[in-house]
Amino acid sequence: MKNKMQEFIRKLAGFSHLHADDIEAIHALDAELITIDRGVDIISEGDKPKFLNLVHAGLACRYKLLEDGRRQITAYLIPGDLCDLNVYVLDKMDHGIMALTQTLIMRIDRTDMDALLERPRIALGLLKSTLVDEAVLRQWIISAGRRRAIEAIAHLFCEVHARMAAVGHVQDGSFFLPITQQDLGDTIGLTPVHVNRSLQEMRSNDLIRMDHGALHIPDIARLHDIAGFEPLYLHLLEKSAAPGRAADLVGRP
Amino acid sequence: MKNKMQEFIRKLAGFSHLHADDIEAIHALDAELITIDRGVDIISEGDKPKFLNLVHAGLACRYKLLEDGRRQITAYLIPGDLCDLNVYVLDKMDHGIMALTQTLIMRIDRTDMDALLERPRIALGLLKSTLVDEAVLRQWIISAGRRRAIEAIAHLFCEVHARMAAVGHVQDGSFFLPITQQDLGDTIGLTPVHVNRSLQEMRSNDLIRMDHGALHIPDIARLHDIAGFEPLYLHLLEKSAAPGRAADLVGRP
DNA sequence: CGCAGGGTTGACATCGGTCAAGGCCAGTGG
DNA sequence: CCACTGGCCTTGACCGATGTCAACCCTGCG
Repeated sequence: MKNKMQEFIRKLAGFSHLHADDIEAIHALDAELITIDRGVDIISEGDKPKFLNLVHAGLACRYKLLEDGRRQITAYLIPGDLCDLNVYVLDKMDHGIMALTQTLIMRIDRTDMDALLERPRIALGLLKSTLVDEAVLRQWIISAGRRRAIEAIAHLFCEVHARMAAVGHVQDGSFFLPITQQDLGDTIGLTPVHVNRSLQEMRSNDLIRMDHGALHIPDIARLHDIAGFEPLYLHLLEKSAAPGRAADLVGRP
Repeated sequence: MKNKMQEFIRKLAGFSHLHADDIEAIHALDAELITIDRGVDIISEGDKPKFLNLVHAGLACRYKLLEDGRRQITAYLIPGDLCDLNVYVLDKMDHGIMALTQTLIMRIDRTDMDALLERPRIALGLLKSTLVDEAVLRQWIISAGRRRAIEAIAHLFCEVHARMAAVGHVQDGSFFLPITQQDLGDTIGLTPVHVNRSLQEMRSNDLIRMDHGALHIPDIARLHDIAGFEPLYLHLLEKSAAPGRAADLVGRP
């Protein structure tokens, strides 16, 4: 498949005016595709990765374990996201990355990536995309620090909804987010049982409906309101669902 | 003063092998120096800054206000840090930046910065420095989400200690961190009164001593232990205090 | 001297955590 | 086909960390 770098290119192009030879260079990467099952590490804390891992399909997360088993998820990674750009700054991973659904990963050779980074437009694109990641991280800090349970959950759902919508993965207000309540709690800083109760309340207010990993949001504006969500920070262009696009094989129940 | 870009260059050089002409270009920036008092905005949410603001001395913070007045601080900015690289990605600020102590800011013309970003070594340095910022943000998420009050406060103190030490601002385990308990609470997601009680407990265990904005850490190893602090993620080289270096005019009570 | 901005304290409220028991499937193996 | 199992979701009773409110107290400063 020649389109294997599709998502990555789309993402960079959203930030930087890539030239034809930049795109050429990206396509020229030869990357190994591997499949990772839910719950298994793509990279573990302490690893010194020799490859760069690029999410091709599925959903993964950055996470960190404290000694006593507490876990905090610090990012969701969706197709087009690079897992370990940070090797350029830390030779050892200071956190792990795990598949939240079955995930397809492309392994890019480190030296190939080095070459890519020589290209100013690509470096700039990555810089900008990292700046957006930062904006997302800031929102997560706000959720964990100052929003209460329902606001935080709503905000996360709004974020994921927006990101999914931007790549055409939302159909009629529904998209797949097959994560457990434990996972959810670990991303926001709550207990699974409190997540459970909060979700129940949200369902009973018809803010959301959940069905086998599909999340349905009947009235996104109302959810935005509750979350105090302002999509600006995601730097996404609004894009309606692309019905022609086949759904990913992964992420389905 | 020809050394006005000192901190910025030092920081970039820590990430990327700048060439002489890169450094030349940075020195060639002509930047206006302005003073900002504690509590006043350097940039406000919603601003569309025409300049890039670089912290030259003092301490500032990124923060975000929720509608009902809750505040969350999402980063501390120390000398050498750029406030608003994010204009490259969001034309409007999605958060504010405020001085936590009297602060000296250098305003760099936006087009000058554009030119700087054409330089691959500088772009790469900024990318890497942004990656470290990300690592810090992740730790803050963990603090807000999964650490309890004392652990989180301890972790923050460890982080600031390490960053201060790296630029020679720690003397005998002491450094200036003249922020209020309100500020502290807003960075970790706690109430000022709970911060107060937690600090009292830490003081009574002789983990810290506080005196007019100076923070003294008698046994940094013990604090590391309580916080679960692993300095790796900061990507700092250990550097002992440089007694010859005059303390900044700002940050003193 | 008086004020303002922080720091402290106490009494009490609450959000969210803990523990422990069931319940509900989907997948597996007999 | 059915019983079993392992994940995950739900529930209830109770607990505890942190929040709220409201004084009061310092201390530096005009």
